[in-house]
Amino acid sequence: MDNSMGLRERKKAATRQALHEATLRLSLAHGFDHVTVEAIADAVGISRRTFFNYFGGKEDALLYRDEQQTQALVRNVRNRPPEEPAWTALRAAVHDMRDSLDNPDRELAVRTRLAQKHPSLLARQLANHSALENDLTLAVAERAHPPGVRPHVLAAAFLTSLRLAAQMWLTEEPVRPPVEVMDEILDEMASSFHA
Amino acid sequence: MDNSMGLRERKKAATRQALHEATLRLSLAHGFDHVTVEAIADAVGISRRTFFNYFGGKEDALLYRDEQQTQALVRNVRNRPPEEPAWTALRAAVHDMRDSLDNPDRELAVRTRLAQKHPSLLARQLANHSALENDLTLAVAERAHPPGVRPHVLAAAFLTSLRLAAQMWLTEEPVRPPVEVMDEILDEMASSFHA
DNA sequence: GACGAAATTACACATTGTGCACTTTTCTTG
DNA sequence: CAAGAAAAGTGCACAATGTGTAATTTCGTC
Repeated sequence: MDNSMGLRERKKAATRQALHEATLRLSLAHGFDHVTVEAIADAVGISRRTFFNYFGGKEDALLYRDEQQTQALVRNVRNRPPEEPAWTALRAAVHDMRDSLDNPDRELAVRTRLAQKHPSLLARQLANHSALENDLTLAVAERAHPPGVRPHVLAAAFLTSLRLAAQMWLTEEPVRPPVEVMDEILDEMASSFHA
Repeated sequence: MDNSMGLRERKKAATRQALHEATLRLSLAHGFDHVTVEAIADAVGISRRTFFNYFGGKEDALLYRDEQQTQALVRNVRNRPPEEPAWTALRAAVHDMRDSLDNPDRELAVRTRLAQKHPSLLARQLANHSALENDLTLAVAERAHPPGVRPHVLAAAFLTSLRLAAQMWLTEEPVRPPVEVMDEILDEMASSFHA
């Protein structure tokens, strides 16, 4: 039952996940800024120093899933049929994530809310998105042959739309499926500039 | 000769400006991460503690002018004639900044380059932009009567375009006027979604 | 089971950011 | 102008962050 990777890597992955969840749980209980790295490390049973071997700080630990999901998004884009136009592929990649997105959308809400309240979290989240924008730009550029600024613009506009959709989604009442809000924002993004 | 505000406020403004310039200068000389808050405070002749009364950290001090310029941009948008469509007003607001933008564009280059290299700077810069996006959204919403997501999308897409333009501008050879690059990106943003 | 690599840990250290009490400077008012 | 109020600057203490380094433990492999 040697599943896909060595025992070592699986333990590391488990620890990372545990750290992420502990960070989330403690932040909900006591507020993000009152949670120390030491407290998180204690909750998982590792040393403070080791925590920093896994994450660059509390923020990264909290946004771990965010990071995972955005990386999955890039993979999905790369897996779209090459003949698809870029913008279509991007939108389709979102729908390809729907199954994995519906379940933990409580987490999405919690994360987004925390990021709104705590500037350091917002900052780190946006920095992560920026790193991802580069990957996404590459994925788009590979698909659309003509070089230039187009891939940059598409990737940036797309990620901006997703960020905006998440933000709108959690202020809405009643709640809609996240994908639905994203579609609305993406439609708006493609048509808002000529009024 | 009591110029526009009390002596107190003018001294504060001068100190803030001096801190900003010292931060920029020291960062260019020794690299951003090797500059301590203490060194900046010493260079200006104030105590470390007082530095934190002016800025929340090195990052804020370095990005001070960025903050100023983006706030000026929002003011410019508010000053555009109300009958102008939102997207037109946004683009015009950029051109209204041209005079104040041409001169210190060396600083713009330096800041942008530093932000690319140092994640903590990028993070804080994006967080600032996010705060500004809210103001910009309001300014747009005041102008365009129909409520909804449109103002959010316009403001976000616009700021994203500016960020992208700055990024493209400093990688280009030969260098063009910044406003020209911004126009190109903004054109692209308004037309890239239907190919 | 033993060896070598990788992970964990303890320790030390420079730095950050903030609360608090105290001093100095500046503004205002009589 | 003098005196007191208000605001800005300072020194000190303290909790917390990150990081280098060297020991120590754990794990994969032979």
